[in-house]
Amino acid sequence: MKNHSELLRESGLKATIQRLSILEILQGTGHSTIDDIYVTVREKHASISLATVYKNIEMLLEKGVLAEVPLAGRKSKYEIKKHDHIHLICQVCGSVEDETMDAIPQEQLTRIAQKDDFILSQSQINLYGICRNCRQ
Amino acid sequence: MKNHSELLRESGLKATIQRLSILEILQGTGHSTIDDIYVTVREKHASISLATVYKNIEMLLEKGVLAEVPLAGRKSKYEIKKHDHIHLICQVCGSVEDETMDAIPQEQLTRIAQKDDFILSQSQINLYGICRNCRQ
DNA sequence: TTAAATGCAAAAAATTTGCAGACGT
DNA sequence: ACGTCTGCAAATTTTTTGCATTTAA
Repeated sequence: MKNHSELLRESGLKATIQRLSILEILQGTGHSTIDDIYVTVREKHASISLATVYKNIEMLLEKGVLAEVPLAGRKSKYEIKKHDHIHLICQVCGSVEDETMDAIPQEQLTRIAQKDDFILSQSQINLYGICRNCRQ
Repeated sequence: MKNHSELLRESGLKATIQRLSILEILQGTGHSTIDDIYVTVREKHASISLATVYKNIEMLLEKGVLAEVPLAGRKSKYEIKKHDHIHLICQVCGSVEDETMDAIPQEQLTRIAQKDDFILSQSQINLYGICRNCRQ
C-alpha cells in the first residue's frame, strides 16, 4: 500500500497537511461526503477552510486520485480510487459498503457497451437496499 | 403504455398541466436534469415556476413515478421509472442511453448483496465512457 | 526562491420554504 | 366546495471565486 505523500507527488500535487488529512479520512471511512470530510478534518486542523476541501476534492478527482460516488437522494460521497467494485448503499442510513466485482467480469460490461458503439472507460454498480445494521 | 393522467391519479396526485408536461418531456428525452425540464416546459407553459419543477420532481420520486439517475461530475438526471436497466453515460456530452440488463440476471446481484446481509431493492448500473456521436 | 496551496470573505448558484390565490376532482 | 397545487419572493444551503498570505519542495 502506497503512502499518501507519494501518491500526491506522483499526481503532481504538493503533499499538504490538508490533503493528507483528507486522504487519511477517506482511507478510514471508505466513503465520505464533503461535509463529513470537512467536519472530521476540523477536529485535527481547526483552521481548514471548507473552500479548501472543495478545491482539493475537485483537484484529486481530476488527477484520478479520488472517485466520486454519486448517490440517489443524497450528496455524493468520495473514495480513494481503486479497481472497480460494487457499492451496497443503504437507503436508511446512507452507508456505503464495497463488494468485489468477481461475479461480473469486465468483458461482460464491455460487450454491453459495444452494442451501442460505446467506448467503456469506467463502471459503477450501485445496489440500493437495507444494510445489516438498519434492518436490526 | 399507460397514459400520464392515469399514472398520476393512481399515485394519488392531481393531473396538473405542469406534471403532465414534465412526464411528456421525460418520455421524450428519456433522461433530463431539473434545468432541462424547466427550460423545456417553459416553451409551452411560460408561467411555470422553477420551484414547481423542484416540488414535483420530489413528489414524483417519492411516489415512485420517477427515478433519479445520479451522475458523477454532473447534475442528476431523472427518468420515468421502469424495470431495471443499464445506463451508458457519455463523459463528453453527458447523454444517457439505456441498455437491457439481460446479460446480468437479477439473482446474480441479489447473491452479491447477500454476502453482506444486504436486502437488495434496486440496482443501478452506470457505464461511463464515450458515446458514438462524441468519438466522431 | 517560487509556484502552488490555503483561508477568508464575498459572490454566485442551487434548492427549499411559506403563503395567497388558482385549479383539479 | 375542498383540499391540493402553483407561482412568487424570500430564505437557506451549497458551491465557486478572487486575492493576500503561507507553505512545500
